[in-house]
Parts: sequence; structure tokens; C-alpha cells
Amino acid sequence: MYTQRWRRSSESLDDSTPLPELSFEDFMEPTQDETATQHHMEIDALDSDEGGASGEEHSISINESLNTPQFKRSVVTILEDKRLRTPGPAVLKSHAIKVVTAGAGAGAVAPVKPQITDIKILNNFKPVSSNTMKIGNTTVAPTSSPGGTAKGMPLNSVTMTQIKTPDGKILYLQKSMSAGAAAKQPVVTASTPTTSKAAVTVSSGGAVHHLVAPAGLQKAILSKAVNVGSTGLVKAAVPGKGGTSGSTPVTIKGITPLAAKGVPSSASSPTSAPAAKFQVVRSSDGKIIKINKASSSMIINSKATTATTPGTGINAAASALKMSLTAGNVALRKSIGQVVIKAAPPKQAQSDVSNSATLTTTTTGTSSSSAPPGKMLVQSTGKQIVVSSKNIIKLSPKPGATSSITNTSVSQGSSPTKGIHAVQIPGKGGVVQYVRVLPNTKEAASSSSTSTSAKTNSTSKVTFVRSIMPANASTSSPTNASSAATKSQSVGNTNKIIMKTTGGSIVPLPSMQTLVSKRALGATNTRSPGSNSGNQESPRKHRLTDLNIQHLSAGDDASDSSEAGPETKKPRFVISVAQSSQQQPQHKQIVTRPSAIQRVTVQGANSNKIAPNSAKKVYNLVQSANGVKYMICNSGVPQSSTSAMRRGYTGYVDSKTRRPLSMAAQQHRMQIAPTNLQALQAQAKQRIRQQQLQNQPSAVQPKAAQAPVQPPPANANANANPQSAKILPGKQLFEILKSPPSDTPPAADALAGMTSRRKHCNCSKSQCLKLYCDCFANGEFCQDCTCKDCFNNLDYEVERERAIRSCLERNPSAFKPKITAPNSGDMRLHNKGCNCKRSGCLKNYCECYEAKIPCSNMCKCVGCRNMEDRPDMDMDSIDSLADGEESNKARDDKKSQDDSDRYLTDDVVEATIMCMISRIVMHEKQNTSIENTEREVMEELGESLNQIITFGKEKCDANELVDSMDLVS
DNA sequence: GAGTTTGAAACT
DNA sequence: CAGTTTCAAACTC
Ligand SMILES: [Zn+2]
Ligand SMILES: [Zn+2]
Ligand SMILES: [Zn+2]
Ligand SMILES: [Zn+2]
Ligand SMILES: [Zn+2]
Ligand SMILES: [Zn+2]
Repeated sequence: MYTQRWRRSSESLDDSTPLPELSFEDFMEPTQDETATQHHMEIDALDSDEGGASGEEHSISINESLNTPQFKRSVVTILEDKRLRTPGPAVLKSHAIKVVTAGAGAGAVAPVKPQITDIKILNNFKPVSSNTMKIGNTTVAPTSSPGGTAKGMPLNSVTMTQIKTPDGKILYLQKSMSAGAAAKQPVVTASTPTTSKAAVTVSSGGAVHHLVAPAGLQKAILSKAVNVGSTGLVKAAVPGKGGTSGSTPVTIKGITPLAAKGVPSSASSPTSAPAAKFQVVRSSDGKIIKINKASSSMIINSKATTATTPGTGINAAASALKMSLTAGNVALRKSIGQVVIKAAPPKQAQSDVSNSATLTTTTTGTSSSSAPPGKMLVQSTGKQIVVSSKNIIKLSPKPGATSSITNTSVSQGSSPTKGIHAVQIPGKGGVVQYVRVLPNTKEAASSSSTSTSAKTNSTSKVTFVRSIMPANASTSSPTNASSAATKSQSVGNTNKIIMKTTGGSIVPLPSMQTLVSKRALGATNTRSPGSNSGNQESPRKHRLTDLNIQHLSAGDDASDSSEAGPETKKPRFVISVAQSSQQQPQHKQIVTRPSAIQRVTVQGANSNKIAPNSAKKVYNLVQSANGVKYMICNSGVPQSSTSAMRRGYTGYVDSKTRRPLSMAAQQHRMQIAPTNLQALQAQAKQRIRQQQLQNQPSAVQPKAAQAPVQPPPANANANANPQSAKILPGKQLFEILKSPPSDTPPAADALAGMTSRRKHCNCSKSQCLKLYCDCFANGEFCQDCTCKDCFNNLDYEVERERAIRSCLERNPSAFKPKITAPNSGDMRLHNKGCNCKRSGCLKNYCECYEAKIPCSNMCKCVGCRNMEDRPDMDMDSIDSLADGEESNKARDDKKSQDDSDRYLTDDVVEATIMCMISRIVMHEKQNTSIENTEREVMEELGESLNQIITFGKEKCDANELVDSMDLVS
């Protein structure tokens, strides 16, 4: 079933993609299972959040503790020199980088499975440990240069963003802001950050964003598992922090604190909006994750920062990013390089200080300023970065995807608007993931930022986050909030509707069409890095290069988007964290649809309203294949990080993998309300808006059961902005989304196709109540399907639930993702394996192939040709290949997994991610087209991967030689 | 678009 | 659990 979904979509894209490449999904969704290691990343804006943030941070820290044992802080400095702009770095297909951050949620989250951030490169790379790696331009030195101390750095003026890796590594992004620059970013209270965070600004030169591993405070966790695959996805998930401390929940904090924590409600109100809201949407296939953080918002885009002076800014502006890896496998501190984010346009920046300035995040001042909270979504076709409340950042390379950006800026007025940047990487099917960073309230930010900036360098925390576009940006017609989202260019996939929960309200966002055709993905994805490595040139690269960025206008943050937000104009990366008050238990929203599930943690952006506690709520968004999206809220309870992660991931994972139910189950608490368009439209619209989150669930509850049904009023609670929630029927959104697709260039096409929902079932005898039906299997309601006698809708809730139970009885894991990564870093594999007899596992009949993953030892296939080895090969070539299949498989699989981790150290991953982020930021500042941004991001990724691979290979070779020597001797 | 192929899901 | 049937997608023409 699963596969099917993808299949089609993929097909449209490319059939060609023969190989078992990794699918985005893989990257994206890495951890499907609970266990799946999830990587949690948390990014906190040190500065940003004010008090609230701080609180959160702490919580985070806690989580971290969980996740990451200790802080080790190695500081890694990442310098971006200049990235290669090599065009399409093909990069490794196989390598995917996933970063997931578990929600801070303290215990809760962590508990589950703290995931480890892993970066894996499928290809065998050796860990670079000792040697310095260069990623793209950035070099990572094993030892971190600067900073060790950094940790303690006083943030002072500088705002920093911290990212912790599960390992305990923390990354801070500081943006020294030039004064001007500061503006954008929400300065937020930079103040707060002060505490623990010490930012280390390494770069002497201009302002630099430093990533420092702070000690405690906010931590960003990068899950180790980063897979960079050709598909190259980088996922960073930030799990919501747990529930415990509610506040913290937002894992990712916008660096800039939201000034306003309080956000007001309205979503729109950005300015003050207390915390930034992060919304993340992921839809690999259709999955979306939003995270809103009320208070702090993260901005990923550089835009925000205004870099005042581009050129000048450079120095000053450039912020150096330092990443410290604490635990990391390698423990080593590596100074990666500095990434400079310049407010100023990149170019200038570059000149800057040494190399560093790769990124300039100049925020367009305007935007930043204006749109306080901007939400950014970065989509890259191939890569996605998702930041979810839980904070997930995924970068998946999408092949063709052009990035579309939809950003809806929500401006509520102007200010409020938030830019959301969604990065979607088309999953196989077209799953797109979004990363949104909503600068909530940023408006203030701008102002605030300034303040901060004022400080010396003011490192503005800008970090990634872009402030959302100013309202203006949002210009986009807000139309529907949702619509706005939809506006996003759709990239490929299906439309995704993202529910924003900023306030608690969830707003459906249309997914970007960015999706890249599977093919593309596949192409890109080639697993074996090694082989690939060499070939950057390979076509795949492009894909990687292609990033789609969508802007979602989330409405404003909290408020969302829906209304306001919708406008997405510019693509922004927004990570908004809505804070929902936890209080309302209801977090849950319902989402019925499992399909894509995204998690969003919501902090109480709205919080204002709600409880201060703002526990974090996590929402999982699920998109139905149709495009319907469902939100699942975790009631305040912090999800285990893992769990959260999972879902998120899972969601991303292949469409196939999706299993709403499972999801639900996992989440237990969560309720899923199906928000099908249909349902919604028909019944719900009204409800939905209001109830969506809240009520609807009633019926819907996904069977998952666990989630008991709670009516998820979440919205209400959280959202002040229910409005946003309004979402309208998904379809509309979808439609909207769809329309846009064209934007994306080439890839887009494929993607575009994807965009709409992947599939619509055509069941005739199962009533869509058996797993034969993809819709049902994905936990989605049939929408726009051509099925006959369909019972998979709200009109037959009873039957549907019964069917769900039946399926679960038969197979408790029926709704769980089929493809998961055993270990965080590991490449995804089909849990059960396929059983192909005649297709050689080279056709979409094969679930493995469909998922673009190689067959594993779990597979019982006969004559399998779907092995990792041949990533690059085309179908044809593959066909020609003799089979050696099984043996190969086993070998490959194992190999890949084993080695992958070695090479990808946290540091490396972080560095890579940072580089990518920096690019995004820069582009945002520059306002370069999304496509270009995506391209560059992908290129960056590809470049990094190549370097990593090259490095790994070299080492491996050397080692082998040595070994052989030894043997000989 | 009809018909065939395919392999998972369902059933025995 | 194996073998068979059912099913809907994937594929072919
Ligand atoms: Zn169906
Ligand atoms: Zn259907
Ligand atoms: Zn149906
Ligand atoms: Zn197979
Ligand atoms: Zn297989
Ligand atoms: Zn196989």
C-alpha cells in the first residue's frame, strides 16, 4: 500500500530512478518507529527567547541530558568559506543527513528513545575524526578551535542559537549582528540568552555567527543521524520539549527570541508575539510538520537579520557559527569553519572575513523588520529542512524540485507576517517536508533584534531563522491562511496543508509541490556514496542542488497563518513555535490522517492566552494522501522525543511507511482527527476551523486508538488563532498549492505532478477499509479518490474504526511505517522486507524499490537487483547487471550502515547542516530566488557530501591499505 | 483506457 | 505458519 502511493507519484517523476536509492523519505523520515532513533535537535535561540525561552531552554537542557548525555561541548567552528558553488553536487545519493531534534520535552521526550543524532552517510565513509574535514568550503577540524570555552560564553549582546545534538553537542548560532542587522532579527531579548550561552564568536572578522555549544541553556540537538544522501536530506527535528516544563517545549527556538513572548494571540500579532512560533511542516509525501513556537521563533532565514551592511556587514555581520559537538561520536571538537552569516548579501559577505561569510543572512531588512515573525520554510526539492516545534529540520534533497516557496507571510498587518520557509524535499512520492521557521512576533524582533544587535556585534542570533517576511512580504495574498500556504508554490507534492497550531490553532498548509519526483530523488539518492562521491556531476546532484523553498505564509504565527499568514510571499524559513498552552490538555488535535504526520510542537504562542506554561504541545500533522492534513496534537504531554521524532520522521518517511495509525498509537495520546478535505469541507469546515484541532477529532480519531479520542480542542487552547486554523478545506489548499508548482523549474515539473496528492485510490472492493487502500493504510480519509463504495470517510466513522481495529488486531504495526532506520544513522530499510519474485525489485511493485531503498536481508525477494551498490546505475544498467543479489544486498546493507556512521560524525553533520543553513540565510537576505537558494543549498550539501565522501574514502583506502599491510606482514 | 502483471494484504 | 485468494496498484500495450 504504502508504496503505491509513492509509486505513482514517483512515477510521474521518474521511473528511471532505478536504484534503491535512498529516498527522501528515508532521510526524511528516518525514524519511523518509535524506536527509530530519532535525532533530536533542538535549536534554541538563546537570545531570543526571553524568559520564556530561558525556561524552555532549561527544559531543553534537560532533555538534552536525556538525549545527550552530557554536554560535551566541543565547539565546532564552521567556517564557511565559500561554498562551492559547484552546481549540482550530486552529492551522494545515498547520504542523507537527518537531524532530528527531539523535543526537549524533558523526560518525556527523551525518554523514548532519545535519539541520537546521527549522520550517516550511506556510503562508507570513515569517520573523519581525526582529520579535518572540509565540507564544502567549510572545514571541520577535529578539534574545535575556538571554542571550547565557548560554552560558557556570555552571550551578552549576542544572541545565539543553540543547537544541541543528542549527543550533547550543542551548537550555537550566533549572529553577531551588525547593528543594522540586528534589526531584523528579533532581537528579542537577546538578553535572556545571556546566561549560559556563551557565544563564541570565532570569527574575528566580521560578525560571525558562532555556533557554540552552550552549556546548558538552549541546546540544539542535532541528531546524529544525518543522512546525507544524494537525496541528501538533512533533517533536524527538534522534539518538543517535553512536556514537562511546558515552556521549553519548543525545541527550536528562534534565535531571536520572540520578543513578545506573549504573543498575543493573534497570530498575527507578530510583533510582540511572544514567542516565536515555529511551525514546521513536513510532508514528505504529504506529511507536514509544523511547529509553532509561540514565543521564540527561530528564524532560519537570514533575511531577518538585516544585515545592515551587506558588505560591511560582512565582517561584523558575519556571524560565525560554531558548532560544538559535545558528545559526538567523535567528541573531537572540530572547528568546522565559520559560517558567516552576513546580513549583507552574500556576495559581499563572502569577501568578508576570511571565508567565513558564506552566508549572509541579510535579512532583508524589510522583511525582517516588518514581518516580525516570519516563518520560513525551506524546501529543497531534494532536501528539506524542517524545524518543528519539536524542531525538526530536514533537508532532503529534492531532485527536481524547484523550490517553491510559498510563504505566506502572514502579515497580520504587516508586521505579523511571518515568513515561512518550507523546505520540501520531495519524498519519494513527493513527500515534501517543510521547515518553517516562524518568527513569531518577530515583528518585535526586528525591533528587538536591533536592540540586541545594538550590542556590540550584536550577534544577532539570527541564525537561520529568518524573520519572517515582513508582512509585506507576505504580501502574498493571504487569502486563506491556508491558501496562503497553498500558494506556496506547490512544489511537488501534494498539497500539503499544514495546520498551524500556532496558537493552538492549526492551519493547514498546502504542501509545496516541491516534491521531486521520486525518480529524481532516486537519482540523487544513490546510496553509495562512494561511488557517487566521485560523481558529483552526476545528475543526481542537481537534484540535490535543487532545493525548494517554499514560503508558507503561515499566517502569522500563531495566529496564523491561516488567516493572516497565508500569504506567503517570500519564502522564508520560519520556524515558529507556537506555544500552546499546555494547559489545555487537549493538545491533541486530531488528526486523523496519519499519512503524513508531522509534528509540531506548539508552544503557546498564543500562549498568551493560554497558560503560560505553555507546555508544549506537539502536533503532528498528517496529511492524507489527498492532501488532507490532519493535526495530531500531543496533549501537552511531552512526547517522548523519540516518539515525536518518529512521527515526524515517520511521517516523512515514505508515504508508504506512513502509518497514521501507528502514529497515533505511538502517540497514544494523540488523537487524530481526519481532516479530510471532504470531511472538512463537508462537515467540518466549520468545525474544522474551530474545532479542527479541537473537536473534530471526535469522529475521527484515528483508530490508532490510542489516541483516544480526545477531542482535541487543541486549537482552542493553543490557538488563539484558531482562525488560522480555519483552514479551509484542504482541497482548496491543495489546489492552491498545486497551481504554483510551475514555479519550480525543471524539477518542479516532476514535482508538480507530485504535488497534488500523491494518490487517490481507486478501490472498488475493499471499501477503502482495508490496507489494500492506500488512503486507509496511510490513515487518511479518502479524498478526491475514485474509489467505489468508499467507507473511508467521516460518514462511516464507525465502520472505519472497526476496520482499523481489525487491521491492528491482525497486525499491530499495520499503520506504522514500514520503512525505518534501525539506527538513527542507518539507512532506512524496509522493516519486513519485500517478497518479490519476479520484478527483481526494480520496479515499483517492490516496496523497497518504491521507497528507494535497497533491499535488505529482511527481504525475501528472488533475483533481487535492488541493492545499494548500484546507486548510480540506471535501471538499464541495472537490468544488465547480473544478479548477485542477495549476497550483495546483505553486504551492502551491512556495510553501508556500519561505515556510514564513521564518516559522519556529528561535527561533520553539523557542519554540513550549518553550511546549508547558512546558505539559506544568505539567500534569504539576498532575496534570491528560491530556486537559486535551493540550488545552492543542495549544492552545498552535495559539495559537503562529496568532501565527506572523499575524505572518508581516502581514509578508508588508507586504512585498508594499512590493514592489508598488516595482514601481509 | 483496457488488459496484464505484480506482490502485499487478507483469508483459509 | 504456509498456501491460497483477493486486491489495487504498477505496468504494458
Ligand atoms: Zn481506497
Ligand atoms: Zn482513497
Ligand atoms: Zn475511498
Ligand atoms: Zn522487492
Ligand atoms: Zn526488498
Ligand atoms: Zn529485493
